[in-house]
Amino acid sequence: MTHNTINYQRIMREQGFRVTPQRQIILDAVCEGQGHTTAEEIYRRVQAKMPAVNQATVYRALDFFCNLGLVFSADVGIGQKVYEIAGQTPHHHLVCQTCHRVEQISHKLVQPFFDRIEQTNHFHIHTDHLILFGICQTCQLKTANGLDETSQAAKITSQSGANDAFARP
Amino acid sequence: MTHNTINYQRIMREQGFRVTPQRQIILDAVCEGQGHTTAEEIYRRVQAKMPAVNQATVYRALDFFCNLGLVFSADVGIGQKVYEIAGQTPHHHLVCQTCHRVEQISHKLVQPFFDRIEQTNHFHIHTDHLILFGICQTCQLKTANGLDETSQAAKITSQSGANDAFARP
DNA sequence: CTACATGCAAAGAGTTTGCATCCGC
DNA sequence: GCGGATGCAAACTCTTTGCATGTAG
Repeated sequence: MTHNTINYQRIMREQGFRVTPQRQIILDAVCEGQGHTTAEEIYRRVQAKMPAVNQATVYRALDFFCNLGLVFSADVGIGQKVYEIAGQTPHHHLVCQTCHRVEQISHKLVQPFFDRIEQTNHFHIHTDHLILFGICQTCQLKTANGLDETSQAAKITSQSGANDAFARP
Repeated sequence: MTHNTINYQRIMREQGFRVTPQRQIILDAVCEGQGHTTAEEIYRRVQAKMPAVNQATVYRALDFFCNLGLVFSADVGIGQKVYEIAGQTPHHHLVCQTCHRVEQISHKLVQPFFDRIEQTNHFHIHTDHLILFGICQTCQLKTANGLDETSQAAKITSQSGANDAFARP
């Protein structure tokens, strides 16, 4: 478990926060996700171990972990935030707009691209996670096998979209 | 107005859909946004011209335009979808996290990167714009001495795919 | 023992849906 | 006039919040 390689308990206690069973189970559940995990999925995993845990507690704990820097959160455009344990080697993601599956891509593939932008624009890109959207191989094949294009487009646009450049808090 | 350069009325009618005053005003409102516009903002613009228009109509029309390919939508991770008129040349942005200025980058710089990912992962990236977060040259120089490393993220977007990078606490 | 955490329920934001009515074509 | 489009309100999903109670340190 990734989070056990760092002393997260010490991090919490040092700042005057408490290490509760709920928080430990929730952090475990975040780690169990290979990549990004939705709050809902985390909640389900948590319930399996401790059914009494409330959803609000999960959300509060996730927010708490994000503030401590133990967890990253992101909005992948599926209508739910996703969470991932922090402190992994740089890696990036490909998100399929059709099936919403997430693939990882190596930082080696990304770095040269950023290097080039930094050279050209003198812009320092800060990248913990880069998320690219598209259609995965499996869904490309499915579509080629005669899925209705219109209804598929509808599905995609109704769940996710392009994006925004300006005014971020 | 971008949407008047294409015959959107014909596109609608040809497929058996109707051109209503509401739809025209809503499409106008999407175009009035320079870049990405939230549904809420679109709704506000629409109301200014035709106060009776319902929010549900706005959502339905936006979804309808997305299905026709006239508009792109995205979830940017700000809790709202954003919309942009389609049919613009691919454009990408670098957004400075410090001064919030936006630079454009050439698609030529981006395409080889996507090509490489498509080759390696067989993942078809569906991107009409890519948005990267970082620090611009000016701000790099300004903060050269006392660096305040708060939240940086890299973010990307696709034709109808959204995204958001993982946020640092 | 004293804040911080939790559980519960209710509220909130943003978006979608069911249904009767309306109106483009 | 027919069937798609709209308005209205209610539902729905995901997330947050207020408050009393519980418990880690």
